[in-house]
Amino acid sequence: MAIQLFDSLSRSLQPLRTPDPADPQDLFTFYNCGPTVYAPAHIGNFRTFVVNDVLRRLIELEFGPGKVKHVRNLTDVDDKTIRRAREEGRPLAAVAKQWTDKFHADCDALNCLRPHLEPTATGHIREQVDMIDVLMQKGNAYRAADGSVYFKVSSFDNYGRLSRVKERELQPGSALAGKSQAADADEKEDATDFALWKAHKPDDGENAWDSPWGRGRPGWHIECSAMIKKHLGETIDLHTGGEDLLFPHHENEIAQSECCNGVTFARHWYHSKHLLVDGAKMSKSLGNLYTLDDLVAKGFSPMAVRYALLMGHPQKQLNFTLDSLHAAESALKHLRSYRDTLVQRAGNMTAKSSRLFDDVLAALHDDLNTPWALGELHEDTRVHKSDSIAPIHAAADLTSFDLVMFALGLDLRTPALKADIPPAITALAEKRWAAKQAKDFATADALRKEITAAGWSMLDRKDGYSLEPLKKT
RNA sequence: GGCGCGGUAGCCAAGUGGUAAGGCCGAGCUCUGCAAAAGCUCUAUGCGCCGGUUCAAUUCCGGCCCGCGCCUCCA
Repeated sequence: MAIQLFDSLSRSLQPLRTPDPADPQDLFTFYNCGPTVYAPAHIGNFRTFVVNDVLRRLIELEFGPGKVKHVRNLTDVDDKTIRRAREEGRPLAAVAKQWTDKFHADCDALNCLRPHLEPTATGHIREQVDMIDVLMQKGNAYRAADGSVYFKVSSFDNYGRLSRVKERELQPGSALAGKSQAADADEKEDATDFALWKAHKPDDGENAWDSPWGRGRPGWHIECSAMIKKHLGETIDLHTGGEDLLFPHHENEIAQSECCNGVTFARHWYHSKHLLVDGAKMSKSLGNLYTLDDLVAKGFSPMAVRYALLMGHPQKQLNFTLDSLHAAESALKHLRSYRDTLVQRAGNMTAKSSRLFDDVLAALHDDLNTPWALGELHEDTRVHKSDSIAPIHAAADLTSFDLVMFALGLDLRTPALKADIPPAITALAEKRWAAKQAKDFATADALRKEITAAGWSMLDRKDGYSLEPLKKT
């Protein structure tokens, strides 16, 4: 079953290229534009990364784990990272390290597989300079008076194909009309040209490298082109990112790479749509910008966040709300309960997949339709749930279930909530359990009220109890 | 102004030219000292509004209203 994926360039559903199984050198090359490491990523960023992670998992299942090479960059030098370092009086590398580590921790919590390679912009200055050099020699770039190098948009006939903008003219009423134009407007031959190399400015501090055009630093777009060429080749199978990267970032990458290499840059372009929170674009001023930590602090599990991010079709804006997080948490509980039942029934038995959940995979193959996949998942668990299922069938269903849960990246083995239980609460719970065993129900009920008032929920079972924190909203 | 997307039950959200998946919430039930958990059942004669095409439209076409995104460094 081929993976069909919307392609931003042709604006149509296209199958992904299948690498030759007989040729060990033929890998599916997959590049995902990564984060700028200057602050914690927010859940909007993570929508893109989680969607890309499902895609990565699906490709692995489809072509085999060894048949895909997944690269995601880290932008560790740009205006924002430099500004942050300057404000904090720290070296750029220290800022980048801090937020790279945080990004990795968040990705791990969200159960995203690590890319096979995470190259950095500062680690590829040489490659970027080399590429700019070729563009200069071919006449696609020019050096301005201040030592910056710009790409000459008019030298590339196909410019604008991806974002469908033939020429970026500043329209009356456009977002730019009122503002002063870019700071480097005077240096550029044309307003649409963009920087390949930025001449050193005092604000850049020590963050500058030597180049044939003087000291400076690379422009934003060139890093991806250079790292892709080095690590994945001149033509890659799949290039992805958030919808905002369509223009100018990816448009510019195409221009640079195709002018430099003379071949098609990417066979397939995939952009996931943005996340809205409570129906609006996230912004600090609206107070609806969440990081993973913000949501964990509210009592939600990272896995519920992942589930919530998969509740909408990646090609459609998703309205993220705290209510959907509650829904996600509950849905996960039911899936966990379903799996526990299968595990119990299966005992030590193992079996080949029953293919019970194949329609979940089918939904994912159809343009990564995650909401449809989740719908099928629940439908299948409901229809086939049975306490009296034969062990051999339970084992087969379990294999099938775990396969699709791998594809979705939903890890049910981690507890829903991990919170430290205060000793005082444990003490109350112990007392109540003792009272209950002694059939002193009046005392037991009073203690339950105390525990609830303290923000905890005590769940009785036949052989004991568990404590869960009440949700905060 | 340019390019694009969407309006489906209280909330989130799939989907189809032939009469509306799924999740959450809610209600009822089973179980249970209590409370939960878990399980079962139920919950849109309706898919923004108005026309058109059609035997048949939520699904196609046109118009309108509303919301949203991008437009030089925001995933």
